[in-house]
Amino acid sequence: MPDGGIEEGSQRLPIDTTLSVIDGRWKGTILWRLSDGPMRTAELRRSIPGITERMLIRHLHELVDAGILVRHDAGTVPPCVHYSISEYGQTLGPVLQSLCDWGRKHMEHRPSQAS
Amino acid sequence: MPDGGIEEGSQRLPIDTTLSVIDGRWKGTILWRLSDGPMRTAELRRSIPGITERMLIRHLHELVDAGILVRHDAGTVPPCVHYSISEYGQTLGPVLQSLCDWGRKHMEHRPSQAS
DNA sequence: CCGTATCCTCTACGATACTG
DNA sequence: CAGTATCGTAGAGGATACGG
Repeated sequence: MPDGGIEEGSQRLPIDTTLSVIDGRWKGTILWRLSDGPMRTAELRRSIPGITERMLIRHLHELVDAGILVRHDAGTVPPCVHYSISEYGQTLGPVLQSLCDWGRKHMEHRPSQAS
Repeated sequence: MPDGGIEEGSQRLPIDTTLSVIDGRWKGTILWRLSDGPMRTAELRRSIPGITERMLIRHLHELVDAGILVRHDAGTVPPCVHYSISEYGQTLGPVLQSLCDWGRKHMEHRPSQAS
């Protein structure tokens, strides 16, 4: 077994911890878009077809709470809010890249399940 | 942006494809347990505290449908069924390892969110 | 950002068929 | 009766969509 297991019978594996952070209908997409650089809320929404504003905001806040994203509020009127990946969130980069690489191979391997 | 993006406005990113495969309350744990080697159904259930037989079977079959696992049925009575990671499923190994590594760091970094 | 409606995931409980 | 693998169904609860 690859290293990383913990004692027998434990309740929560490290792998589940990570999944709980990036879990959510749109979190993968959000993180991917932001890996380009900071984006404004409306800009993000337009770049993710199908997402509702409600879900975008909710997921954004959850990722901020997890320490992955940072919210920059210019405090101006009209409001100008940017979200960017935090320094800590950068450590997720290799994980996301790994997920993406496998996903592309999977789409080629089983086009029917590209979902 | 790290490579792997597809055209603007696309519906499904590679990263979401991967997440859709390993998504599910217990799939991470199941894959992790099986990375040790083949296991019987009841053996798996005992190794995952809290899972119900129903969910185990359901997730197991979903992973088989995705091509990640293989089901070996001895065809005997009483039934003896083993599940193992398919050759194709092995390609997920590095991804799972990456998820696990980050999860361990995250649990140290933010114990309150170890979930 | 909220209230409401809907959908879907997971859980709980039970049932099946057969053997030791 | 206990154990093995699987399925059916119903219900609670959470996730998501829609409209204001």
